Amino acid sequence: MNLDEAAKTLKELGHPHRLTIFKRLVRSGYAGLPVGKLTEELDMPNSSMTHHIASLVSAGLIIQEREGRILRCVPQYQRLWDVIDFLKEECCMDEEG
Amino acid sequence: MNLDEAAKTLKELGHPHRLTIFKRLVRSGYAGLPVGKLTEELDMPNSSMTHHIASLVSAGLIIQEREGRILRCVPQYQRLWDVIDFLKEECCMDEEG
DNA sequence: AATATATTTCGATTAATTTGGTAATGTTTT
DNA sequence: AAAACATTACCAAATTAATCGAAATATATT
Repeated sequence: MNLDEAAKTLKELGHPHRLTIFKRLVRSGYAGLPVGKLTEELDMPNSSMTHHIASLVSAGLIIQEREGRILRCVPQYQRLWDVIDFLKEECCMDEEG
Repeated sequence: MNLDEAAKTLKELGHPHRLTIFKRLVRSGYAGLPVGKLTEELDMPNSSMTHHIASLVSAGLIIQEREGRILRCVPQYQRLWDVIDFLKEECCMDEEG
């Protein structure tokens, strides 16, 4: 993961509504949750929800899978682990070198 | 760390210039680096640098320590570990429960 | 094909952020 | 106290993001 990708990913996480959505999905596990379920649980207008979901998708943090009339949002854990690794890598490398 | 604090912290990291600054400091180790050194190394106008540094300070990601005429920026690793823990906690808790 | 349900797109408004020049402030050294 | 250095505050312009109602689209069921 390069710096711009990491910044983009962190930026999308850095909004209370989107972080709430993402955390809910992280908790949900590998199956994720339907948009409708998120809208209902998190009590958010659906057009706002859609925008935030689109942002999370654009950052690679979630994907969406259609299942009949339902669209399930599935968290992309690997993307999260990658951005965390990006933040930690090179830590203190300049110290006493 | 609560959700709003985490969102704030992630938001400030979610900008290419600020992430560059923070990563440079993370690499530098516990002593950090003077603002002047950052400005020079990262080739950024000092008023822009100041804004970004202030943002990182406001998120608790760095602190500044005066040393004569130099102000050193010191990364707050604990804040970083805390936000990482926040992102990981509750992972998959809803699965098969 | 009509209906019901689920989700997105459009569009407009409001609000916040980024940027960097210039001026001001604070600190150390002489 | 003056000079040199380091950093911040103030300001304005340009860009970008957040919000959500209303209209449109997609899918499933009958």
